[in-house]
Amino acid sequence: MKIKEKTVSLSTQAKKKILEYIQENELKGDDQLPPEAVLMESMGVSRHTVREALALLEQERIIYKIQGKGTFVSIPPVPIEGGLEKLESITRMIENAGYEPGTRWISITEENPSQSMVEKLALQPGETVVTFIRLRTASGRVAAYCVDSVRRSVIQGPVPTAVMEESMFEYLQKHCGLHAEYAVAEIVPTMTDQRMMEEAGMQKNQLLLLLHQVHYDRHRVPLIYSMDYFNPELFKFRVNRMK
Amino acid sequence: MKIKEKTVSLSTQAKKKILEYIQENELKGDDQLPPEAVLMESMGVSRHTVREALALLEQERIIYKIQGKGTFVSIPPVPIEGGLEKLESITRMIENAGYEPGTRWISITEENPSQSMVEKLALQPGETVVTFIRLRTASGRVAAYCVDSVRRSVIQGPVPTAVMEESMFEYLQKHCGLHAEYAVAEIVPTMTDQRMMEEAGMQKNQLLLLLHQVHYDRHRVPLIYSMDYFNPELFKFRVNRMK
DNA sequence: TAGTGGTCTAGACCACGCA
DNA sequence: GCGTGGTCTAGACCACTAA
Repeated sequence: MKIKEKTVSLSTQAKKKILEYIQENELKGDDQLPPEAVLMESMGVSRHTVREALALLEQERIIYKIQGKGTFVSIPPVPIEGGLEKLESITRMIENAGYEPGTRWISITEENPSQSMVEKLALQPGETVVTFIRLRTASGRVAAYCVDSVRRSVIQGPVPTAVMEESMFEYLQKHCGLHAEYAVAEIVPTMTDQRMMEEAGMQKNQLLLLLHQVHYDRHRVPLIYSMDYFNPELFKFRVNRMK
Repeated sequence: MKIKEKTVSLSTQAKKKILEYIQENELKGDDQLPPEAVLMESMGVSRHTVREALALLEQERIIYKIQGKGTFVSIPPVPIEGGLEKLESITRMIENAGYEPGTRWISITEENPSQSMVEKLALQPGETVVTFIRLRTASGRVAAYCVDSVRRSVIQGPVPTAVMEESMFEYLQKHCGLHAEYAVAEIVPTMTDQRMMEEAGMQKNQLLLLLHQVHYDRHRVPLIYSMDYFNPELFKFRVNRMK
């Protein structure tokens, strides 16, 4: 029996060698790497391959290049983390903020979709959605009012009356085999509305940050349509912005 | 007198042509593009150049490729692009939203920094900052109230009484040699305050989205401390969130 | 097996930063 | 003017998909 050889591309090997070079020579931030011509020769590959390796490292922000000057090592291995651009469940967001996540269920209902849902979830005519409404808490305080909708057909059997999982992602993964891979979020400043006050007992005229999102799986199929209203007193929403 | 020719790379031109091809043939999601060999011939460039053009389009998530099958158009033709995670000047944001950018200067002053500025900009004791306050407009409508501060020492000579450039980035680049490479933004829902109403004539009790940012150069040196209050009626703030 | 994208080579010229 | 990275060509072989 033959074990499948995992062929690693030359450029990936070259990348590894360059990383080793940085380690061995203890290069720090802004230290210069050898020019491409030297790397070509020392690794015995073409310039194209060297440039591919460098491109990979540049993407990972381990190095940067300046035309006419050279290639340099970036300052420490990327300190930035945990901005909004990283997709995480609200449960994780609450935990990361240092609180104990909790959930108060408001309702689970089958509904006719809004026009926006039909478009964003690419629903067929007549298709309905199941909407989950929850109040998420952080160590007992109101953290977010969450309205999540999925197409009816992803849920086998009758509409559930209760869901155990804290995280919507977890529930959909375990029971429906759905994996959210990325999301497009629109950020809207807003205030508590009538419904939130009545159903969730939230304060009147409180500023909220609405994350209006559609979640997709790896094949770009839209899975979840969600409107999460966050309490800005508890959350700091950060975004790391790159050129 | 000679006007500077702006040379556009072949791959960028090829990218443009491929986009036009998609438009003209009304390609929708998952429709297949011609193979690379055909694109090479029809555009009269090498395969490398075609592949560079396709790589650009793939980065922007306009197309995707499957080895052995072909190149395809992504499902929403241009969904992701220009999210908040991409650092752009407000001028560019206004242009991208389809408006004509404008500026009304409110003030340029030298001030003592707030505690937050001292921390974020790593100021020395006694160091002052120069604060630029502007009202940015989009085709005449109020788009954003912008408060930008930089350390006094980056500005040579006296504090300017006026600045020509639309973009703060441009000004700092041209006159101070500073290049903002990335920023960390905190997003806060807020409302118009007294100062904005008095100085800029903004409406009372209007919801605003505050982008509280620190901009850094490539060496992670903090350059600009800014508080930009955006009119959410004009801007859609999107963030693309990845796992 | 044919057709597609993925990787790689060898060589050329251009654009930029700096002394 | 030299050394650096940026762009481009021509050609080759490999890996994967589907008929």
